[in-house]
Amino acid sequence: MMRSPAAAVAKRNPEQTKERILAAAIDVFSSQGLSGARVDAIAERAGANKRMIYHYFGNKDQLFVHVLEAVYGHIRSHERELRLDDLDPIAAMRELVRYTFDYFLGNPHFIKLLNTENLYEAAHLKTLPAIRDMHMPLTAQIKAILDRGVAAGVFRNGVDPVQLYISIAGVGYFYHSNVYTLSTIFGRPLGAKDAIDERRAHVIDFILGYLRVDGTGNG
Amino acid sequence: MMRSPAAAVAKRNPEQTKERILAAAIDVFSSQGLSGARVDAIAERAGANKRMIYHYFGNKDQLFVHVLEAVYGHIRSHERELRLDDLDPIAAMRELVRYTFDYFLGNPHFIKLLNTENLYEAAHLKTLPAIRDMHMPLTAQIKAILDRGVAAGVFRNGVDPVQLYISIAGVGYFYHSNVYTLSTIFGRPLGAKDAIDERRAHVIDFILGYLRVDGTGNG
DNA sequence: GCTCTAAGTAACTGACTAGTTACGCGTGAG
DNA sequence: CTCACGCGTAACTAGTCAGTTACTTAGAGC
Repeated sequence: MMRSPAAAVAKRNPEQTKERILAAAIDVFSSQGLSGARVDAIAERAGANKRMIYHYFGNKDQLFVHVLEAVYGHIRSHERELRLDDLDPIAAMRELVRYTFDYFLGNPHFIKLLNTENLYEAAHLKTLPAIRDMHMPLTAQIKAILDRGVAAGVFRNGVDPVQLYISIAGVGYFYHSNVYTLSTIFGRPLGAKDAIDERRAHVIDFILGYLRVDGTGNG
Repeated sequence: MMRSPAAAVAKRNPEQTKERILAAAIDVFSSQGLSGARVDAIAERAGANKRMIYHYFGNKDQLFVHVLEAVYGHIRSHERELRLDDLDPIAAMRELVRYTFDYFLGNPHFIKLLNTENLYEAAHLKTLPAIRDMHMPLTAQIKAILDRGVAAGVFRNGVDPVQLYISIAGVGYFYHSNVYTLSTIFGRPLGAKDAIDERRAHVIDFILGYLRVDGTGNG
């Protein structure tokens, strides 16, 4: 029997099919949650057959695990490319805070996937043994900036890098994560460009204002 | 036909049935999300018949709207009972930050429900016209503390109450919301009492350290 | 050019799910 | 007392879902 024209166009390409499924899964899981996501919807968006999802990823939950691994890998690898060692401590910290804020802004799916995973109490993430190693450079990176700042006499002493990172991420994450409910309860369009620019400035001011020994956010 | 003994025990009580359904809905929606929640599960947990959910609340989504209204009402009404006017500005701010942190700690369902609602971009919350009025006292409360602090010369000038609230909430919310993924990626039990106490102190130090003109969190 | 393995497809299935139907019964107003 | 209305129940339905089966086809290795 003749192959249909449509089938003739789509050549075999296992790697690309896997990639397309993963990208579609990021889209659908982040917009619908884990329970709300439909495997059929992921297959359709990927332009792949549903059977291929089970072939490459096992089941819906394992596909979600692969999604988490991919998105964590993305943010952490971009973070490592910042080359903060080339900047003075204050500029380095400002850049880290800005990057973190803008990463959340530019990658809303990351926030939604993390919120979904926390709904399930990190059950999927816990099955990824490499995830912890992936985050050790981040802690080291922050510790290095803090140490340099303390040595230069510009940062306060005794700040825990992990606590600080949670605060840096928190002031940005919460804004982006809850922009819909916050805009509604306060009656302000917090998703508008002006509001986001204002928030970015506030967040940088906030972190630097806390860290600097003279208490200002100016550098 | 004779009524069963079990049915005889359960007397009619519309108010209590509504309450039980709402409480069960908070439990199930917060642990399973909106898509993951099963109407049958809510009915069973409420000890009510599924038909009663449709009788009192219309459908699953409208039930979720009632849940949001109930939980927002709870946090905001408790906030108003803090009587922060009786405290000096620094003590008042410290108490507001502590309350906010401990409210999230003691009400994990609140965080999970808000995350779920943000997944749906506040579609349900937007149908509650009273929600904005419910939050005006909060903004006013924070503004009053800030104004008193500036007048007393202990707080920096020009801080936007809404931006500040988002930061106060953010540094606590993110910690509690993402405690599962953060504990996993950093390999620390952030849900343990010691870690929570440390975080609470850090958060208070952080907000006060930013606000105070001398840059310390000490009062 | 043949064969074997893996990529890919379509139709299917059993379990589940939101919402409905039809009816029984408790209670308070008159 | 009584009866209408609203509380409450069980069984049902139409549709949906994750995962499977049975199959075809592409292409690498010989």
